[in-house]
Amino acid sequence: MEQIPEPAKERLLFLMRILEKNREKPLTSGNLEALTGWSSHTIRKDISFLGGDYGGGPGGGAKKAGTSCGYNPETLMPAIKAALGLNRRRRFCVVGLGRLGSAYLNFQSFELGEFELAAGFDSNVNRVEILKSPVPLYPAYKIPEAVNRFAIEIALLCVPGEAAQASAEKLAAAGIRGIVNFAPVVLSLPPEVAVRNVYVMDELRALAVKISH
Amino acid sequence: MEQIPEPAKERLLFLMRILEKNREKPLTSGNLEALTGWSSHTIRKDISFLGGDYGGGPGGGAKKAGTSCGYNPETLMPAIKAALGLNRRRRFCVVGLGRLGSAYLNFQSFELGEFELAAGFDSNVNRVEILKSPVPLYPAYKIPEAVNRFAIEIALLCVPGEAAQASAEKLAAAGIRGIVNFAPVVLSLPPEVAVRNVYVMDELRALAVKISH
DNA sequence: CCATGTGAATGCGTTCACAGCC
DNA sequence: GGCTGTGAACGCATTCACATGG
Repeated sequence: MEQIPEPAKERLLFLMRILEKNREKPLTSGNLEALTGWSSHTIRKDISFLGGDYGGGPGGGAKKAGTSCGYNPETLMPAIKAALGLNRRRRFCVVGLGRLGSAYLNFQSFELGEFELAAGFDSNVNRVEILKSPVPLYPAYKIPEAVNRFAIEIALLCVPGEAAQASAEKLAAAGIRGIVNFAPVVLSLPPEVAVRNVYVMDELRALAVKISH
Repeated sequence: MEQIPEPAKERLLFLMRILEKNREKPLTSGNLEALTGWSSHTIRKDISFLGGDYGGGPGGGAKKAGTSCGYNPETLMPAIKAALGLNRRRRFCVVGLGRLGSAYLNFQSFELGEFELAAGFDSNVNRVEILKSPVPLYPAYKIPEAVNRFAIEIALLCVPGEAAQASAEKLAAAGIRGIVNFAPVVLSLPPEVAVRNVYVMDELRALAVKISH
């Protein structure tokens, strides 16, 4: 069940994004190849990892009758979620309410019910009081209490680089399970805290690598 | 020469980040294992891909004398850059000056001389006139002219999702070579334009996958 | 014909193990 | 002893090829 290759998981996350924008209309593996750049072989294999159940297609191996051609988003989407363990709704917060943090405070497309923005934090008490926000804001020293009370599992870490490690440790101590790190530093955290880094600098470099053949 | 595996390239980019923060002091592959979570085997192999030249370590295969133990950042850093084709300085711009875009307009850590922020664009002329910025700002219709005049190669695309595809096409037509896409949509562009997507939603999901075992 | 689905084969990236040098 | 460097072995992900069904 859980022997889905790691790269395949990443691709499935990307497919979810396409399926969201494209409900109703069935998508064939050929369509998806055009949209993603991955071969139709890869896509069919990835989908087959989530247990023969497939989306709702036409023929396939030896299954119940489908309606037409291609994958049915309405069927495939929940199948991916289930296989990846994305059933439960999870709460997250934004830490550091500078330009970047306040941008994500007001970010759309979080309104899908899958994740719930529960709070924002900043060490600058002024900011906390002044900023307009759709969710409650707290000074940073209330992180342990609030993370616990609201059962917040994930944090978007948007503080400046100098403060990132300290903030991350505070979050880890408060029992956070995962951090999306936007600060341009490498965090050292206990292994039970999952980290995903978003390094704009690295994205620029990766592009430079690509475009220099 | 250029048969460095794609995953290895990504790891080397990450190593650059560590080396930048840690000039002078040599780093052993063991140190790097602790910092990155990757095995020392993997790290040594990755570095060996950039042509036997190594950083400046102690022994090694059969090379010139080094100074002490571990990799010398001052030597290793340029070696990685050279192998990855990051020699040339490149100019980039920010498109879409909402909260997110203006955050990146004023982002630090771009000051390393490797990339140069050359301009910002927004379809809202008001914004262009009002915003304070370290670089010149232009209305969106000037993208073709400015991209050409300043020889801008890369764009950070920070416009809302609805506008992203149109803006990306405009950039592509203007001759941009690479786009970092922050909008939560999948872009369809000619293959000569490289794209890297930064989907915060996907990062949240990836973390949710990890923390649900 | 078109499509999906999946075992089997290929190929590639990681891991091992050892050689060389401090 | 420590470390790096690298060919060779391994294992896993991708690709192929074909079976199945509309």
